[in-house]
Amino acid sequence: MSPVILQQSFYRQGDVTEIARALLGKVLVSRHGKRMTSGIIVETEAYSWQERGCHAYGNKMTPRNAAMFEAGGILYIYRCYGIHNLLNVVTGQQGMGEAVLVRALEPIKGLKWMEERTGNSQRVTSGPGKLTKAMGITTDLNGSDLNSSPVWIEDQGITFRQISTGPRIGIDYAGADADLPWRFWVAKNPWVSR
DNA sequence: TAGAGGATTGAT
DNA sequence: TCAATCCTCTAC
Repeated sequence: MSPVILQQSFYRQGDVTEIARALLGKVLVSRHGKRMTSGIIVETEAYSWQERGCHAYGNKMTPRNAAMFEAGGILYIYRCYGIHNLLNVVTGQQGMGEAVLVRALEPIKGLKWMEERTGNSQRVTSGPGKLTKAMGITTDLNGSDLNSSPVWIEDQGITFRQISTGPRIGIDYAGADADLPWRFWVAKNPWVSR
C-alpha cells in the first residue's frame, strides 16, 4: 500500500479516545531539508477538556494551550519540565480542547539522524520527550497544520492485532481522572515507553 | 513580579 | 530515588 497522508477529516471525526487508538500503526514523518525521519506510532494518550489531566480542562484557554482549541489536524507542542518538547495532535472541532499525545514511535527512516540528534543509539524514540528530540521537533511547530508543515502523519496500511489500554502517566494531580484508561499502546512492542 | 509546580529523563 | 532545568500560570 502506498502511503496516504491523513486528512483533516480523520482528526475531526469521532471521540478523542477513538482517534488515539486509531493513530496506533500510523506513521509520523518529519522532514528537515534532506533529513527525513519517520516512525510507527506505538503509544498514545487521549486528553479532553472534560477531565482534569488535560491542559484545556474547564475550557480554560491560555497562550500555551490555545492551539488545543483549534479544529483538529494541527500540532500542539509545548515544553514540559522546562526541558522536553511534547508533541500532541489536536482533534475534534474548533473550540473543543481535545488532543492526542504521541508517546512513542518505532523508527522506520532516518535512524542515523535520530541517533545523532539524541547522542544515543538505543531506544531513541521510546518516550514523549525523546521522540521530539530524535525527530528535530520543537515548539516552533506549535499550531502548524499537519497537511502543510514539515511534520505529518501517513497511513501505510500497518495494523496491530493486540492493543493494550491503561491509565495515563504523570498526571497524579488529576485525581480520579488519572485512572481513566486513556493510554493506548501496542502490546509487547519494545519501543513503548517504560 | 515572585513563587510553585509540572503529560520527563537519565544517572545513581 | 532524585536532580536537572525553565516555562507557564497564579497570586499578590
